[in-house]
Amino acid sequence: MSIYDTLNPEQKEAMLHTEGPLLILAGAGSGKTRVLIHRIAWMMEQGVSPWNIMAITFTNKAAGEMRQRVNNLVGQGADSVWVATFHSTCVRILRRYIGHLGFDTAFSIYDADDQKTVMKDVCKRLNIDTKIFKERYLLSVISRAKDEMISPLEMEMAAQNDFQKKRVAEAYREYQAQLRRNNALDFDDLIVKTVELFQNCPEILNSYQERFRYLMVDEYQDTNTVQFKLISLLAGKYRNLCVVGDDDQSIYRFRGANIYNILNFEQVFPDAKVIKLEQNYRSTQNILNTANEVIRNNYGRKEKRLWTENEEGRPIGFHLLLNAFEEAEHIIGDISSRVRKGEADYQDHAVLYRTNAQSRLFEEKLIIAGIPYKLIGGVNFYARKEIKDVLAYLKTIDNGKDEVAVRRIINVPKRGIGAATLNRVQDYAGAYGISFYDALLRAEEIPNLGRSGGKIKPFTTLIQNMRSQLKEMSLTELTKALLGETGYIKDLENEGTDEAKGRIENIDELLNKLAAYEETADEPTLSGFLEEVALVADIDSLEESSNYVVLMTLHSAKGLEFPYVYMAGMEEGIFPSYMSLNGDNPEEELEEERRLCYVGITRAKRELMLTAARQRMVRGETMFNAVSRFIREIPEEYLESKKKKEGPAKPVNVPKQAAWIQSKESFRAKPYESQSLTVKKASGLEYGVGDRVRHIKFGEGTVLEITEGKKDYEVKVEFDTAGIKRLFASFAKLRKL
DNA sequence: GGTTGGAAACTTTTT
DNA sequence: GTTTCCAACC
Repeated sequence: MSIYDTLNPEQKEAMLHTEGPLLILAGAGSGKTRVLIHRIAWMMEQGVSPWNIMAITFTNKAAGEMRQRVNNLVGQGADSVWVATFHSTCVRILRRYIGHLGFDTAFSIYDADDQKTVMKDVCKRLNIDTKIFKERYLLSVISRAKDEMISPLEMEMAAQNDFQKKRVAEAYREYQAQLRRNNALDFDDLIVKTVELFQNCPEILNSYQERFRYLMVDEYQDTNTVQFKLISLLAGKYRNLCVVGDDDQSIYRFRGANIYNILNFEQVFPDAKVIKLEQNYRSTQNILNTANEVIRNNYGRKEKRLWTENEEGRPIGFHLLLNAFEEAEHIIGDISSRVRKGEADYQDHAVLYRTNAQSRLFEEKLIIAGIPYKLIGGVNFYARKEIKDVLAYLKTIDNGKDEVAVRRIINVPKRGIGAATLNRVQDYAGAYGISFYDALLRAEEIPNLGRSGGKIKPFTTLIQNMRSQLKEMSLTELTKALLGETGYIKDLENEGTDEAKGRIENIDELLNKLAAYEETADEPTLSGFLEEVALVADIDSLEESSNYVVLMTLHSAKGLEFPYVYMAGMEEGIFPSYMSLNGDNPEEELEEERRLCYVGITRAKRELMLTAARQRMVRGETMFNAVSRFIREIPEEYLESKKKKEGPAKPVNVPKQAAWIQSKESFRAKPYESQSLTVKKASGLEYGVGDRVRHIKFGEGTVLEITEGKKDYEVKVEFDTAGIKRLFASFAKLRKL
């Protein structure tokens, strides 16, 4: 029996079709990665050199998994197969050839933060009122333009006499000029510049066409126009292009993903073979039926219907809770009882939600219950202030033209160099046509700097020293030396707060990652590390072997599977989101939300539980949302619905916050009978001045003062580690010790 | 030049 | 409700 006998007929057909264009429409859980891996193995068996095979994914995690599985299946030679993400592929190409486009090979990669910094400066230079055009808006327009390969000039032409559009085009042009000056690329540029390179230098394109004779693209439904251009260029010579995707799982349209790449693939490649994979190996029939029923409500999709030989399974659970607190409590309680009964481990559970902001309540309940969990998303590790500071130092050492990095750390830790000084340096740099950092080197020559001029010297000396030691020291040693000389760690230690301690831990973690990079990389370089760091996503940190409950957004969950899946916040205005319902074209946006729902449902292997809350705090406001339309789209036969009885819940069961909300509501309803205070006073506070109390986040402390406000008590507490805080009693959830 | 307090924005999703 | 940003003060 060969390794290929485990594939079903369609999968095998896809595996065997190695020459010419191929579109695999792979439903959720239909084993598409299996097909790709076996396809690679098959090609190698047919004598194709692994060196000529390329597989492109979107996340490092997906790339890593594929690499692993290819290694396991074929062993010998598998290392030569190119498995990488779009972005890292482009970076590798650009590091070699970007000189042809007038950039230096030590270019920096700018993340969203850096982009915003640049854009702020652009707006200042062009006198753009950021009240009218927000930086975020300008950046999103620019990003969309890059996705569609529209240059600043083209945008300007298209603007005609529209003043507003012209302004945006100007901002775009200036933004690009700034990036160029900083020798930096943003994420979109990585792809755009690679396409540009190929278009300008046919001989370079040709060398890569020869190298990558067999191309495979995973999650094809999420590609945008430039990415498609990149793939078409690479596959242009041999046309051995295999794309795998599912139009029903296209959830990144908002970010420029072009769904027509998949819908029109057969028009672009008329000789393309199309294979549908509709047998699902992941979920129960009930889960699949539910997914099918929901996605059926979308128009303009490629018709397919998932089926499975798996058992029917349990019905989908739906619980309507009183509020978000109860929702979190219910879900966490459910998980812990299942684990207690020994039916499953923590790692078998995922809680999915629409927005990152919803994660907090789950975190709190999990902490209280003492359940290990992993939060995906939110603030990226590499986006944290202290990490960005250290990286900015490293970037400055690596790429002196990166002004954003230099400016970030020139006064961190405080060196007494302020805005006025920086402006003078900037003017000087502009007048002499040199980079910002080079101007700093000549600080003594700059007029009007006064005393501040002398403060610059120690900084540049430090950077120059580090640069000269780059060859003698390992990167880890260098970074440690840097932290020592700048006193960065010492400053944090002196702060002594929990927050500062956390920052030090994060920096230690960064040092660990640096050391790990130096051990594993073939040729560790500072540029190499910075690039690896720039391209990681939070999802990459998810390890299957660790036993924890996973919390993440529905978007992050794409491509993953869990035996037990909870989808929380199934309410109109939350999911589908308020933005999609009130956007420019609600129909289309609603379809994307529905696809997102489909993605969520199909993550579940054994059981799927949906929850909603009658009332919920959103941005400090209590919202009363109707149950999501997606719930109504599920036929009742698949659903096991449990709604909490109407009417006030028993006070014992209601958390303090809820009690407060309720009292606030009744206060609003009957303004003349001020009931709210009686509710509060009746329950009172279990602690008084001088008592020892515990707070979830701040730990133990002593109550210094209690003031009675209009609606709530304000408590002043001196925490042992977190210092003095003023808290509202109903929110602080202080416990007497 | 640095600190602090209050206003304003933020919450859709990310390589 | 939380975080970020900016202006007014030190």
